[in-house]
Amino acid sequence: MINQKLAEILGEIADMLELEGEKYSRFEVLAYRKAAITIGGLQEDAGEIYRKGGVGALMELPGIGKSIAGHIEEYVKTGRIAKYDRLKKKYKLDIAGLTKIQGMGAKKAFKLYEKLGIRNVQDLKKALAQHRIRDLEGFGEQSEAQIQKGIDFLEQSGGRMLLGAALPEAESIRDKLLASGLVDKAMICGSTRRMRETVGDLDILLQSDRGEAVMDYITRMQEVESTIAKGPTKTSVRLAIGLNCDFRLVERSSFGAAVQYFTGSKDHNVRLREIAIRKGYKLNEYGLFDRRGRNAVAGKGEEDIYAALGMDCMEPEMRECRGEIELAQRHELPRLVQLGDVAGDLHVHSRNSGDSSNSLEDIAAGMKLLGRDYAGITDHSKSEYMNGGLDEKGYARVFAEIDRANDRLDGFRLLKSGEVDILKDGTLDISRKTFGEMDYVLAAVHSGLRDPKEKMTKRIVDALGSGQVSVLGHPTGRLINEREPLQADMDKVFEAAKDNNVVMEINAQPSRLDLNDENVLKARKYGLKFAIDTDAHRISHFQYMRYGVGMAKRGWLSREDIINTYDAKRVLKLLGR
DNA sequence: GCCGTTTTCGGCCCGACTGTTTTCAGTCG
Repeated sequence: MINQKLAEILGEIADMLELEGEKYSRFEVLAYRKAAITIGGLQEDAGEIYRKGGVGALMELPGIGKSIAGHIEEYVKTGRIAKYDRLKKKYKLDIAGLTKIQGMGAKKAFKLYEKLGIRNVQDLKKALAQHRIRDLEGFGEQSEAQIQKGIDFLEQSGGRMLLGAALPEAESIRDKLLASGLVDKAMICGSTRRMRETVGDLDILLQSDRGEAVMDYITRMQEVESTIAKGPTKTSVRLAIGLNCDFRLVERSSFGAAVQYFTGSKDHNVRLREIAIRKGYKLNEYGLFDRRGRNAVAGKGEEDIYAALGMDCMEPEMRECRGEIELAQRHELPRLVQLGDVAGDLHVHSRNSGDSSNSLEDIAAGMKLLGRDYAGITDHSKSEYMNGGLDEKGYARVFAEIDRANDRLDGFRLLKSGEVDILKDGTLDISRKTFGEMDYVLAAVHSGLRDPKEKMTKRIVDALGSGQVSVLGHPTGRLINEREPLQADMDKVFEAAKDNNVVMEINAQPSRLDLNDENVLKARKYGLKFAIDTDAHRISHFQYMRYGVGMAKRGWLSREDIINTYDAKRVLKLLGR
């Protein structure tokens, strides 16, 4: 996949063109940035698109014209782009690295380069230590401190936090604001509302008649570590948990427009504004206006905005500019699965393996509280000896316990299963006998995660072809911000799953979220079914279901695509038992 | 550099806040 690298290069070209000043129009810079976003967000490899359809196919992509398509062709053929090399020779600085620092754009970076010879973050850190920046024209003591903060932030957090950490924090802040009596409305927007797997910062919209008091209240909140900016309509703070949070105060009449605007994504909004212009409107965070900037056409609710632009309103999780606008224009939006549709959970650990301490009774009680009707008990198989994996006897003991528990339980059913290792040779880590005793098998790779792509692909495809696997657990094995996904040809995996009626898991653990949205979109094209599982090791983990549902929605899945929205009887029938 | 249901030329998304400036450029989302 060359997309990320290409996107980075195109972005860097944009940065360097910006330094060329008068010689290049700012719109050329914009064009390169747009192209970078398009390439970076592509599902298919840009090199593959070129090989299949040539420059013409590349030019079909939004924001890619003759010139940039030519650059891509050049890159695929030679691994270089002459224009990039030429610029890079002229501007010998790591502009991509420097502009990752908050508050540092291309121009500031270049100024530091020109005046102080700063080429990269290392140089910048040295210059900061020697206080050489504060004396530059256009900089001062405060900018020096701000740059230092930006570097610190980048180094400690990598910039983005897990949704599973960010969303609860956002909800707690929102609820405090509502409870303060100072605000009429408080709404979490941004990538948090879109349920992205990681969050760069929080966006919270507020409606209030007491703006000044609200902003004061915010900057004094316990969660707030420091204030970055404070104005009558916008306040930015640094939270103690290591995230920035933007608060916006919005008029009643434009609340809907603001919610739409700040939910994004950015690409989605750019598309919407273009459509608005074509229809003779102007769209901003205050509403939809006619050409002269008068007469709000819509703005109270975000549905009004979409309706006025001739389309249906899609759920936030879809707003990533991946074709949802076109679907909405044709009134063909799918009805996405909802948390309330979930009837059971097919991946739950009991105290019989792993670091779980939950008894079957506790699991059943916890699930019932959330309105679920069944849970698949999936304790580890024996090769997970570190996690107390079960052998033939162990599973027999657990299944007998499940039978006894089911006799006692009313209106809830425990299913017999196991999280069975896919061994290095592609076979499963259970005996024929144990397999016969299970209601279904959830199989997963836990070892040899670094197997080369070909070997890993064959290993998984062989396992799926064994006829024993019902669900493929956390298919890519990734841990967000910690561990790369295993190398496997996902197209081949999805094909094998289709051929063998294997269900794909969407593991809802916040650090996994595996499959991710892109893979879900891909798997969906193969017509596969999915199971959203919490992989719970604690009763509290049952709450993770919402993150899995978020990922499913980001992958455009509807209720019928998710088998654990079915009742237990139908699930078991579908899983082949 | 890209793009076309006003256009193959002449537009291109837009507003808030900061810091350092005394009227605004730079950055961000």
